[in-house]
Parts: sequence; structure tokens; C-alpha cells
Amino acid sequence: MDERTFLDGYDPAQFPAVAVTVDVVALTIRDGRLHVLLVERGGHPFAGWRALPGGFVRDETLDAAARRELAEETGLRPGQGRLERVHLEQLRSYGDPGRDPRMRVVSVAYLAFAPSLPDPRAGSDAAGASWVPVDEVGELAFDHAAILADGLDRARAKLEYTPLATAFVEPEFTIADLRAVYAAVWGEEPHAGNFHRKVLSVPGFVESTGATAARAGERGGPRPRLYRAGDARLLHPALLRPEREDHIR
Amino acid sequence: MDERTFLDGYDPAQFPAVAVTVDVVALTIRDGRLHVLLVERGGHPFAGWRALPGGFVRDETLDAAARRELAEETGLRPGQGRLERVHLEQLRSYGDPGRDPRMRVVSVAYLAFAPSLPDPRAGSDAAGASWVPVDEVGELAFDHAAILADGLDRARAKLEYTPLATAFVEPEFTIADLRAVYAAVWGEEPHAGNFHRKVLSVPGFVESTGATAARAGERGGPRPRLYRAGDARLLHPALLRPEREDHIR
DNA sequence: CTAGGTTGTTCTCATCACGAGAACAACTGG
DNA sequence: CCAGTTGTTCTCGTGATGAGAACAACCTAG
Repeated sequence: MDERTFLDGYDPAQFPAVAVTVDVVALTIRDGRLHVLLVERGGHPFAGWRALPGGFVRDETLDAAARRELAEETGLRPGQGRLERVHLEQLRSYGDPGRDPRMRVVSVAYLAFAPSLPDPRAGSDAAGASWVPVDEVGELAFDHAAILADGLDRARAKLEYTPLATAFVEPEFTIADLRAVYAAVWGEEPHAGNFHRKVLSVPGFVESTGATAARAGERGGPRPRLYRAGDARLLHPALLRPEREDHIR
Repeated sequence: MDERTFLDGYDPAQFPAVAVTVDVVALTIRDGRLHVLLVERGGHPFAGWRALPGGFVRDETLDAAARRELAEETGLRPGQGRLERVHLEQLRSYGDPGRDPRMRVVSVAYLAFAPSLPDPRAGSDAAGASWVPVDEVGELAFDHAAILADGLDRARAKLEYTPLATAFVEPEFTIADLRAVYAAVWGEEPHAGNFHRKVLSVPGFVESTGATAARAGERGGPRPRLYRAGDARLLHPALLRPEREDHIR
């Protein structure tokens, strides 16, 4: 029997019924605080609970499914640049039996970094979704609290060795904007002088636009210079966060 | 309708048929070279091709499925310590439509680091599996070549900031044994003196057994001291490999 | 047994990266 | 105009790194 014959007679129903979903940990920064996109569940199970946005995978790649879910819940339309500027990467998969009481569900979780976005309530499709400060999240449906925790860990680590902090800010930004991203994600303010030196000395992290912001911040100070994201995909040497002995062992 | 009533009337068949598999990138070091465990496929599709060991997920966690597949293909029995000493972590998931010509298959890939293991051919169950040097792998079935490449990338990175090199060696090892692991995985020999200083200076990487090896290496030299794995889970500061400008951008 | 080569281990030294602190000018709102 | 804030650039001490070398312990070849 050749491969063609084999495939024609193949019966997919012989395999155990498993559903595959994507769930998205979408992070953004508003007012200097890290927020995550959450939806309120309408139906059972966990009706009324908050959950990560997600849904079943259709005839599409996993990446495409994640971006589609993100678009649906944020109200962003593809093709206008804002959705495309969101950084999206696969986080990991969760498939413990019993994590969904309905049936065996394997969820492929994604992690998204977005610049500050309008409140999703405006769009009708995205009603029920909202940006919640990560330190006010509380309990979530399914195992989504664990997924969120993993996403936050990954986000904190990614800022160390990649230039992805630029995914949280507008295309033109100041060094202080970047520093605010690190402060929000890491939960501690980096030393301003050392941070400045570091960002400018790592090759490809940022490049100067030559321009200066029209105005300084609300509370004074000189008008800061503007930068764009550089072409580096990894930071060398990395921008390590202040060490915490406890996390090492 | 309460949640109980909802669940009792729930019909899993309404969801699209997707199969979930695990595939394992199992790495070990033999004769100073990095090897990966591969199986020869018996049936269609890709009959006769080599592939990563893997199979459908049963009523078990994803981690358990990966360890089961690993046990089946290596011939190791659970409970004797050898299988339990293998480091196993989730790599990422692969789910492009069409990656398996039979049906939609989402594969959760795992990465395993094993100390040198006996050839799997001995056990009858594991016939068809073999350890292949990673630079002699050639083409693989499905998208397994891409999965293997991702696994190798992850392995190379993990040696930088975790003490997982110890998972490739026996419980008692010499600094030179560790250095051979780095040489095999990274493809370049670290500076012996600096490597020695670094391994001993990073807290929790290794701890001394106080003992000395009974014999020196085949080609002479003093009898090296023996060490055990320490209790660190991360290396601080990391043991960075020599930089490659090209990979950064 | 000896000789020559190999290897484990410990130094030295120059360079680089980092944390902490400070200086200073440009700018804000009141 | 004033007082406070902030962007940017320094300095200085410390720790980590890469390169090279020294040296003794040990192997195999002869």
C-alpha cells in the first residue's frame, strides 16, 4: 500500500477526542502599571468568572488563532498597523486532564506585548473584555491564574535579554518611557543614570531619531530625546534586573 | 441551568477533531558528541523515515506522556532511578494545518537531557530507536527537523543560565566532564582555566565530594577531583558562550 | 624505568561592565 | 521668579571575563 492509498482510507475518529484552544496573556502598560486583558465568562463552566481571552483553534496556524483571538477581544482590526505591532509569542501548553471539566482540553498559551490600547468596551464585539492591573487580578477560571503567572515570569525574563520593552511603547519613545516599562514589569525602578548608559551602549537596542520631544514631562525637566527601536533581537550584554537571592536556588 | 446540569448535557463531539501528540527531543552525549534519539517509522505516512519519538496523549498529563514515550523508546523502566534522572521540560507546541497529512495534529514537543544511556536496540520494545549524532541527522519526517533545531537552540541557551549540564553526566563528575558537555552542545571548547574558575565560583553549580577520581584520563594528567550537582537552579552570573555577532541581530 | 606529551588546577594581568552616587542644566507648575 | 523634577553625563570602586602561563601529577610509548 502506498502513501496515497493509506491516506485515503484513514479514519481520524479512531483518536481520542481532545479539544485544542489558544489562550492569550496580553500585557500592556497603562499609567505606569502593568495590565492584562481579561474577559468575563458568560456561560458554564466558571460562568461569571474572569478568564484569559481564548477559544478553539480553527483551520489556521496556532499563531494565527492567537492573533485572531487577540483582535476579537481588543476590537483591533487587522491591517491598520496597531494589531500588527503587537508582539506575540508562544508561551507553553497546558493539558492536565481535568483542567476543563467538560472534556480533555489542551490549551496553547500565547504571550502578547502591546502598546497602550483603547479600552475594549467601545467595540461591541469585545464587550466583556477589560484591562486589569496584574496586581488586582484575583482568582481566574480554569488554570488561568497559573498561565498568567507563567506569562509574567516569561515577560520579566524577556526584558532582560531582548529589546521587547520597545513593544510596549509607541514607535518613537524616550529613554524614560522605556525605563517606565522596566519599572512596571519588574516592579522596581532601575537606576536612571545606569539605565540610560546601558540602553545606549547595547548595540541595536535603540537608535536615535535626532528629534527631541516637543514638551518635557508634567513635572519639569529638560525635553528628552526621541528614539526608535533598533535592529537587535537580543541584548548583548543583557540588561539584568537587580538580583534576588531567593529566586536563584 | 447550573453548572452540574450543563456538564451532564455537554456533547464533546461538537468540537473540531484534533489529535494531540507529544514528541521528544532527547539529547545525550556519547564519546564527546551530542546525540539525539530517533526512531524509524514503520507505517505511513513517512514510512521508513526517521522521526522524533512520540505518540498520542492518553489519559495523563502532557509531562507524563512525554516521560512514557521516552521510557518506551529508550527501554528504561520507571522506578530504577535512571529514567527519573533524565531532565525533561516542555519545549513548545507545533500545530500548523497540514504538518501531518492524516489530520489536524497538534504536537507538544519536549526536550530531554539524559546521561549516556545504553543502546536502545537491546530492549525488544525499543527496537528501531537509536542515538544519532546531531550533525548526521539529515532529513526527518513531518516538521521534526524544525523541532529538533528548536530543541538544540533551547539546549544551547539553557547551558548558559542553568546548571543543567549536570543532567548529561553521572552523579559524580569532574570539571572536565562538565566542560566536555559544554564543548559538545556548543560546538566549541571553553577555555579550561576560565571554565574551571567559573564553575567553582558560581554559587550552587557544583559541590565537592572531597574525593578524587581513581584514575586520570587515558592520555595522562593528574587525577581530577570529583563533584556533585549543587542546589542552584539558575546560574548567577550566567556562563555565557563566546559571542557570535551574527546571532544577535 | 625513563622520556615526552597531556591534563587538572591555580595564577596573573588587562579590559570591560556594573552599582552607586553626584553634578548640572533644562524645564515644569505655581 | 522660585522651587522642585528630570534628562543626561560624569566619576569611582568593584567584580567578572578572556587570554595566557605556570606547574605538578599522570599517562603511554619505548
